[in-house]
Amino acid sequence: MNYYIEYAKVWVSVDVIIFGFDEGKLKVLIGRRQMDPGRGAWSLYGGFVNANEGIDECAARTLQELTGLKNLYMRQVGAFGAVDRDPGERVVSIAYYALINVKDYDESLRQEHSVEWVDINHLPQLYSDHNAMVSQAMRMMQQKMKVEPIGFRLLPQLFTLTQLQRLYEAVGGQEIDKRNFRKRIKEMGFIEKTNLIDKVSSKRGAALYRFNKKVYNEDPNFKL
Amino acid sequence: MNYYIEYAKVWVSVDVIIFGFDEGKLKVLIGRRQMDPGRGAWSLYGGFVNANEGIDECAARTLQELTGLKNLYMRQVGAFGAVDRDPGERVVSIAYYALINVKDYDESLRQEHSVEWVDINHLPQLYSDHNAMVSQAMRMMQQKMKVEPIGFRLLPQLFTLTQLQRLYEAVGGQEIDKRNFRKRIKEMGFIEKTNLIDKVSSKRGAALYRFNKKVYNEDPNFKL
DNA sequence: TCAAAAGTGTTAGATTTACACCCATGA
DNA sequence: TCATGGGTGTAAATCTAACACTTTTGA
Repeated sequence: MNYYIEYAKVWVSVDVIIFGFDEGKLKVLIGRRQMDPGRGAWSLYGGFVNANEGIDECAARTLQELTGLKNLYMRQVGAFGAVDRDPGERVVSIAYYALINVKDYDESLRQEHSVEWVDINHLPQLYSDHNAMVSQAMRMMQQKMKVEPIGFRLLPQLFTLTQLQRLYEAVGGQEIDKRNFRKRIKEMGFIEKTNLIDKVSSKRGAALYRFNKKVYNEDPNFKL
Repeated sequence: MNYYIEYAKVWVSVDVIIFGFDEGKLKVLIGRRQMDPGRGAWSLYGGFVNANEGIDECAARTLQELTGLKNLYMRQVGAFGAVDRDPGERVVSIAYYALINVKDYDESLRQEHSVEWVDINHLPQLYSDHNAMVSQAMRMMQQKMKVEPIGFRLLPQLFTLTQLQRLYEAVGGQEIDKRNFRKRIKEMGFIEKTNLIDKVSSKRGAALYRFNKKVYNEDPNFKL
């Protein structure tokens, strides 16, 4: 061992951008930083990489610590490593984004960590380079969503087509024609109509749909 | 200071995937690893991040060390951090890809570092997770090339349309119709015909073109 | 003279976009 | 009864993909 002894070591941390969809808006989970330096500043949730865990595991652990949820959709955004990015020490941080259904997030757990859902279009200034992380995560997620059906991770298992449309509008940042949207959904066989009706969002009631992963895997022809 | 003293530090390195285009093929610069562990294995070129440099600077430095060239097109691929990815020690590595014009690379410098251009479709097994880095870099570069005119970084300043087409074919992995290709090129105002003729690649001679960055910046309507 | 690469338009088909009205229901 | 969101099809415009022959010139 001692192969690389002549080189410097640095701290490596993970920061997670957790996306949620609520009230027709795309939101991010942020909180007040609980440690020095920067205590009290708005910040992403994060943690340091342990010597005995991979960075993906670290991100999954961090995510679970915060949300109590496992097997979330999670992707790496990239490494952020400007020398002076952290005001305290030299830290290279690796950003990940994750998608959760807001309703799956236990309220008491949320309060315990004192994090909040904030509209991505109205984020305050965040600690260190966290705003840049969010922007980059957002771009990556937008791209991904055009080419893979990951949007369902932000919705309950059952959802109406209007909910789904609002989600895609919020992520894409532009309105979508209702008829064209529904036409495309029909072409994709894996968004299945159930015979359940949602009576919450409208008087008339709207059909509830679900994402059928199995059908998708057999014929992954996604296109929005 | 001493804010994060309770957490573990790790080594952070950078590995560069250097793309070149030669003989109608997309190639990557690889060499035999010169240090333990893994001495002698095929490997990407890389280096450790110093305490006083950012990761992007480290990548640029590493790139310049190897090629003698500055201001290359370079993008981060992502962080690779499985616990056991390096057989010697815990090292988190950040991969970058770069594009160079093979002709700009000084031959003696190449030999000095004993690196070679190898067809991306015929790469040997590389050290650690370097094959995965190359695959991911390739995918990213392919995506980028659809949406930004970065291909020129792989060609000499003056090039023929056939060269350009071959490049896009090599990167995209499929043949392109010659007439459709040239039609699209004409629509993009920033690929300018010069009145120079290349007599090397054909008897008849082919017009040489150049990329006009200024025109592109004024009207970045790229689409291939 | 012939092999090899350069250069050039048109058309059918596929995809995308725009657009407006009726329906069911709870308040 | 009326305001609210649910649900449905068509036509024009745009974009994409397929396709073949003439030119030039060095060997």
